[in-house]
Amino acid sequence: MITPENLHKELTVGQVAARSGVAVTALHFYESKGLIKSNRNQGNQRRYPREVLRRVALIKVAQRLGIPLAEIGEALKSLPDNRAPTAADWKILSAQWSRDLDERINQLTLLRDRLNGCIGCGCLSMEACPLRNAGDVLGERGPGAHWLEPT
Amino acid sequence: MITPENLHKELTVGQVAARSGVAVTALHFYESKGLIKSNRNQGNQRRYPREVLRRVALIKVAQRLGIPLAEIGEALKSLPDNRAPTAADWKILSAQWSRDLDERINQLTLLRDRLNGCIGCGCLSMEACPLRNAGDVLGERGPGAHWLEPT
DNA sequence: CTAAAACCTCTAGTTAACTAGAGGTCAAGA
DNA sequence: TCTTGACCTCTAGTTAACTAGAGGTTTTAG
Repeated sequence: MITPENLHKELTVGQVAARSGVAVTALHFYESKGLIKSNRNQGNQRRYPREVLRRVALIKVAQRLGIPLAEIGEALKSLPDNRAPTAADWKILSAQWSRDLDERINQLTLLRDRLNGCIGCGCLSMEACPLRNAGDVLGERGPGAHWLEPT
Repeated sequence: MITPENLHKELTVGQVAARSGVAVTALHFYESKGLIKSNRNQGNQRRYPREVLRRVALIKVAQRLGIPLAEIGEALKSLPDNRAPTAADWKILSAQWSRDLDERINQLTLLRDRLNGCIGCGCLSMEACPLRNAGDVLGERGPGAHWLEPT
């Protein structure tokens, strides 16, 4: 329950974990990566301003989009510290990520079309096969990481 | 150069590596995962039938499609041993993979549309935001905390 | 005041798909 | 025959995004 008293209180890790649905250890981890930060109390325990909740929400959404944490961290750096992302911030970030998504969709579509063109050909020849020799790099990364690597 | 003499000769790892563009260590690795197999000569060195080249080609293409090695291994098991994949085999596998690709493209497209719908909203609310609460599963593998649970 | 719950740091393990290197063996050309 | 290069096995390291647990401290409820 939010009352005038606790409205401005800071949150413990456990509370942030419960409210954001992220594990405590994951919050430690995000902190170690610089995605969020905390103040410490007398006994060295983390205390978070409530803005952290929106930050974590942003992180989780970006992850759904398949953005790696490192990039999310970069994006978050563009926001001033000690402030939760606002609607305006979100607009900028989401527009960027939407473009990334478009790009990935295009790559996959291209690849699928090429594959369909190759069904039945069975050549897989090093010199001739468009599937083997396409020059483009497929940077496909989605939730559930893969390690596709350009040879 | 292929002559009647060496047409039937087996290949060494180094030769397979050179011709397939895959590192020797990667071939060892594929073998350890059961994706390819080798005969051994007197001195315990690997000797490959030339069919292995087509198998490796198949593996590389599947990887471009974003299929994990484990699944590629499953697919390869459907081919008889000691035989390179034929055009007919390829047709079956590629049709399957094409469907997988379609599915992934659909998921990404859905997500992008939802994101575009959310640009400017900035809510990211646990209860209301479609981006946060979308019921679909986007390869959410790994026992990660998610936010399905309530506060 | 005390016991339990929550917190702290740090190390190590997980999956995927490999690579790098150590330490030793084998094969081929001069 | 010798030397060089290719090969062998095995262990450990890499990235990403965490989780699990050990061993110890702090906070909180009764």
